[in-house]
Amino acid sequence: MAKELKELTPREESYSQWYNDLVVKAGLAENSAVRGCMVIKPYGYAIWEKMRDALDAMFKETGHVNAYFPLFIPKSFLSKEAAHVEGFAKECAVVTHYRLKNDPQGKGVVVDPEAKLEEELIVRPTSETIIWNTYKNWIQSYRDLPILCNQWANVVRWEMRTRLFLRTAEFLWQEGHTAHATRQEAIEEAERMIQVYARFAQEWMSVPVIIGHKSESERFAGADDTLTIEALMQDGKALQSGTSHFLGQNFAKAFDVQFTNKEGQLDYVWATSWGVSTRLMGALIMAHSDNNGLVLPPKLAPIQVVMVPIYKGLDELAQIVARMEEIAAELKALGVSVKIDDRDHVRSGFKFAEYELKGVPVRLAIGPRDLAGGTVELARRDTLTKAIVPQAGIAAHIRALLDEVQQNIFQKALDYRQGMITRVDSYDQFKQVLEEKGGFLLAHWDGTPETEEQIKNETKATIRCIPVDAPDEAGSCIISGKPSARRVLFAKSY
RNA sequence: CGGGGUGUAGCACAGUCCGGUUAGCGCGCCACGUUCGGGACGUGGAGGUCGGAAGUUCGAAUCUUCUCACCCCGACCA
Repeated sequence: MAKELKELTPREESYSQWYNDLVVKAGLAENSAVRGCMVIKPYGYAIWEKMRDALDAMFKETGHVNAYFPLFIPKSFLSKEAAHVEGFAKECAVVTHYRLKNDPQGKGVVVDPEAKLEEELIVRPTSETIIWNTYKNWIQSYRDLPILCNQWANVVRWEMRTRLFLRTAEFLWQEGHTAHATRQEAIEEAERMIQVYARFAQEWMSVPVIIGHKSESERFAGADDTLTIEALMQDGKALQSGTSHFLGQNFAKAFDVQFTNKEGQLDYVWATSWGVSTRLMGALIMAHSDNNGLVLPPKLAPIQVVMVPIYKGLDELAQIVARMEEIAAELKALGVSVKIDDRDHVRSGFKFAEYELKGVPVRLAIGPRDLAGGTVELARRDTLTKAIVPQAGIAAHIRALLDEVQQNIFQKALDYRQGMITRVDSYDQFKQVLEEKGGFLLAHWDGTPETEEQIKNETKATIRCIPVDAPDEAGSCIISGKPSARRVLFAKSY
């Protein structure tokens, strides 16, 4: 069968191939003709739209508004903040010309050398610079603050190696950029938004995350502090799933954005930026999928319930579909999205496998026996269990079941994640656990970039974050033996 | 950007070493029929500049040179 997914346990070496296979076969995305860029297919995009809508509503609740800034950034803007240019310069796509012409040799078209731009334009890898150049004109007084803008956009980072959803040359994301009158207010904003991300990951994606601060060397280029949510995938590797940065006054100083405060004095504006991307799709896929395919949490499933008729002959099909439409109407009235698959050219068993591959949370099958007995066969994607239930009251039953599935998927991911957090107290133990088990390691660290670097070089594990809820615990660094006030979170990561 | 590998139908591949009819298999696709409570089967059919360019040869998917693209492993990163 062409649709058949390769059998694989998640920890095998070829997990990445299994993941790729799944993304393609479930109809989410595929590689495009353009190097490192992907095509997001309708089913994948439908999931992304659900994520986007849910996040957007959360941003609005927290007082944010949407705006849009240019795709192109003059090269000179990017060089204004030293750390920022250092971080992004190596992976920028650059526009150098604005016109093509017919090849004088007659071979298609060539870049017209006459049309060279005086100043090259960078395709945004992130929008801090263009936005702060704009904010400069918006801000004069403390009365103009805060500015709480978000934009939904695409960005380009010319990565050496790409993987569907996890790292593509072009990706979709949202980026919030806020300006504040005080340091404290900006810090609170950055913390508020990482909490929004954590809530979204857990309540919508059913993906448990650990919130924490990045170490200095993992921090966003140009930030004073980076907050992150870290999720754990089923192969034991971590995925940075969203970040929220306290930018201090770095961009305000680079773009000379000053305002008059209540006391009548000039001061630089305090800033944050925060973003999540289509990488969340990767997190969603890798956190829950099994050998039958995707497992989607009901809140993000484009189709929450699929109905498959089981029949002989078109008369019977029509009869069953008529009954299904009645049930579908009841479900839709409760806000449940339903698809009736009445295709006659594929058999029911094929449909079952197909919707499992696509991760549809609940499946109803109705055949002649059910029609006679007033029952349906109800199957859950998360547990792969089936039950015969009465048609009476089915809509309310399913509505409640969807919430249960949502919760169950989260609980399963949480149990796995909790089992994959290991406290280690020596470097030998660190290496052993990393090798044999993977997952998150909680260990003492002396706080120096040198130690972090050594661990990274020797084991490929990095500090994912210093968890915000890490309890104070006196200990000694697993490398240097120097004192440490709390454990930090290590893992191999994507 | 280093080290490996692969380009042949929508997909996955055989054929290439050792040149020789009209380039082949499976899946998918189209038509008809039989089926239908977990990925059906039969019969017939359509679909190819063998990644591209140049060369060697009576003759190139196959040999030579150049080139492009993609995949995997590193370094880099949401």
